[in-house]
Amino acid sequence: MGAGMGGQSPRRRADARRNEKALLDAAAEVFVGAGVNAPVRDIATRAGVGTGTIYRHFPTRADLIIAVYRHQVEACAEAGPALLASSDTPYAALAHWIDRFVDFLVTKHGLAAVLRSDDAGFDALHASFLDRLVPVCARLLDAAAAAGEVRSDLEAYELMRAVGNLCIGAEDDPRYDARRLVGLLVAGLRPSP
Amino acid sequence: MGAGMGGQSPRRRADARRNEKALLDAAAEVFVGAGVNAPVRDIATRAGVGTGTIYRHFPTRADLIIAVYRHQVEACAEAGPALLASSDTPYAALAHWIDRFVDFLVTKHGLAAVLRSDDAGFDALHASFLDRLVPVCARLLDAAAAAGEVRSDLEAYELMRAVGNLCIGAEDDPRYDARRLVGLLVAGLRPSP
Amino acid sequence: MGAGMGGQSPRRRADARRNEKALLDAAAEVFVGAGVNAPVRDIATRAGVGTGTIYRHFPTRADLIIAVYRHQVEACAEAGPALLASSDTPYAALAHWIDRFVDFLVTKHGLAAVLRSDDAGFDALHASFLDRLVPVCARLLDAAAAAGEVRSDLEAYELMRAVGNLCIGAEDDPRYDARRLVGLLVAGLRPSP
Amino acid sequence: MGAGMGGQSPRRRADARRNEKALLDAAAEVFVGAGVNAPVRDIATRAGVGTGTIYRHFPTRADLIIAVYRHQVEACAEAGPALLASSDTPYAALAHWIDRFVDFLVTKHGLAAVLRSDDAGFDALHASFLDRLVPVCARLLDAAAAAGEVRSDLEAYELMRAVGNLCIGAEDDPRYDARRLVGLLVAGLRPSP
DNA sequence: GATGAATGAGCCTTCATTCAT
DNA sequence: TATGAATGAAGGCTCATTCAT
Repeated sequence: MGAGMGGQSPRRRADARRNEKALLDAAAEVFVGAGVNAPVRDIATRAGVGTGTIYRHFPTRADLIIAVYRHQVEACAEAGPALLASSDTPYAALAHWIDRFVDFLVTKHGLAAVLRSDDAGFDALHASFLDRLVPVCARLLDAAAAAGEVRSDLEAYELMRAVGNLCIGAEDDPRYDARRLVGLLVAGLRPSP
Repeated sequence: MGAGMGGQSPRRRADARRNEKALLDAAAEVFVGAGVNAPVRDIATRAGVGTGTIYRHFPTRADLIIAVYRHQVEACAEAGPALLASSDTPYAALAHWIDRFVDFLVTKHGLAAVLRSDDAGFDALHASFLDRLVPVCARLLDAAAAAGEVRSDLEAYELMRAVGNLCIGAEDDPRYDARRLVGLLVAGLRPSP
Repeated sequence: MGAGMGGQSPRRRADARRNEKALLDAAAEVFVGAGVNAPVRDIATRAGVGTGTIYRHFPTRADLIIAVYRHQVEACAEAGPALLASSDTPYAALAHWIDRFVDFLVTKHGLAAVLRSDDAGFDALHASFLDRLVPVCARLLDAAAAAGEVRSDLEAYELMRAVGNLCIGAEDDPRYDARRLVGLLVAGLRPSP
Repeated sequence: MGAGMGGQSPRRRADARRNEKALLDAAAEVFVGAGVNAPVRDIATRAGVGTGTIYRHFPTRADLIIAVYRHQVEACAEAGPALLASSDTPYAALAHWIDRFVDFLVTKHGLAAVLRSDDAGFDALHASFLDRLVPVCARLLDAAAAAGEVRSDLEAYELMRAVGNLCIGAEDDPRYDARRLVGLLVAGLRPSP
């Protein structure tokens, strides 16, 4: 006991980190099946931990959702500059990047919906996602606008919201192809002739 | 006869109808603020009636939602052929009609969301809304496609879903203009050059 | 209107009586199917009247139940002396009479149960039934006891309660024959050898 | 290991078990006063717990009822063979055992009634009670019949139902002595001379 | 008198969140 | 720290009973 106060920290950390990982995996799975508002207990059960443990690691549901998707958001953000560098035109980069964003959202049952919830508890979530991605999108949009490939009167924030919205409910309606509709929207960005 | 009031069998209806009206108004208001899944009690309270009264008039939530929006759905449906007749081109008619649909949805917090719920209890709702509007939209879309004004590979159902989705959350985000984004989507329907 | 205050009374009476008859018939039918605690509205619906009409005629449920079975209780009561006069022995009269009582109860879904409810609202019901039948039973029991055919230490009230209890639930359990069990009980009344 | 507490995995159970006991006691008391269909809240209140706690321990009402009476049912079942071994005659054993069963039922307001409910939700309850006791009774009955002490044409199930019925309402009617009436019924089992 | 609309208490059940162990 | 038991607010729904028409 007394021996621990100093050197145990890394050990605990290892323990806790493993637990946190299990939680994130479990949450991700449950989210896919039952949406990001799935009962806390379901997540705890699947992770094999108590509900209290979830609250310890993620005080609010927003914290959990943020954590679950952090890596993917990060990867998406990082893809922006890369695509800009490797694509033929800024517009192509924008289109590809949007497509990637759609990939991300479409498999996250309920994520798109909660992303646009006005529930106060989700402010942190909105911030986390949009703050990270909007600037990336803005840079792509600006580049395309600068190249005259798209109209220049649209904010990145608005575009991302729109893409997010178009992805809502896409996973459980075979007659609705979110990717395709987002494609139409992006096509609509072209300057009118 | 005995009462001497003649053939006024739908008498009590005066009362009930007034009450039903109050209920529909209250529900519409509550729906705007808290979505179409707002607690029955809240609606009852705002209408100044007991909860039982809601169940008497609208046995299921779907019944209530349908009733709340029936008139607007009907008006929207009827506007389709009219616009087709009065517009310069089928595309203009389509664009106008979509705009009208947006008008309808934008103030209905949560309506778009429930419209795409897969909950079995909402079947009647889907039928009532989509069955009525999709054919109207299809006719406009077909006309525009026949005139070569839009691509011909999109179903009306999918388009309406997309428009519906783009309207989600529009009312409480000043940085997001659903009408405008729908405009971009409709612009994207143009055949590629 | 003015013309009515006097001579209409008999007319109303005819009307009301017809209505009351419809109510009693409807209640009897519903009671058979759903027990004597069936929803008031079900009875009103089957009778083709409003719920208010039931309350006008029968302020409490006990009043309704009493009225529904009044004739049969009366007939049962009157059968007592008749059986005593026509049977070979007082015991035979008692056995027959009890059997008749069982006939009455067994087809009244839930009646036996409510007869022994301790709900304060059923006091009038208990009084109505037991006050009328217990003396009849007592006379038969006394006669049999006087003839030395049964033990003399049992009250009629207690016997009737027992018979009533044995009839509870008889109608919906094919493995339980209330009549037969009552027969065993009555056999048990015989003085021990 | 890490916590150094050794193999105390069933630790929290101390707490929960105490609580469960309180629940069972409370339920038993409430059942006596208001029947086994008493509101969940009443039971929770008397136990001094939240309603959720009841649902945690006993997901269905049948589970709760079964648990409340499990020990007594078991004890009653085990008394059968013992009485058969220790009594002078099988009939005496049967009579004693029935008496014991009456002891059990007489204070359980509503139990007898629910035991004979045909509600699907009570299947587990029926199984738990009747499946356990009917065979015990059958053995006693058979032994007595084999000894020529009682008639042999009655099923144990029917007898137990009858005894159960005779016990209904016994606790709150000073003029009705269930034990005595059951005695008469059992006396009626004797073969007719 | 009759009607049935309205009321609202009352019950069940779920689940986020806290907290003793 | 981790656990999961306990809590209790919420919300859905039913029905006895009242009362305006």
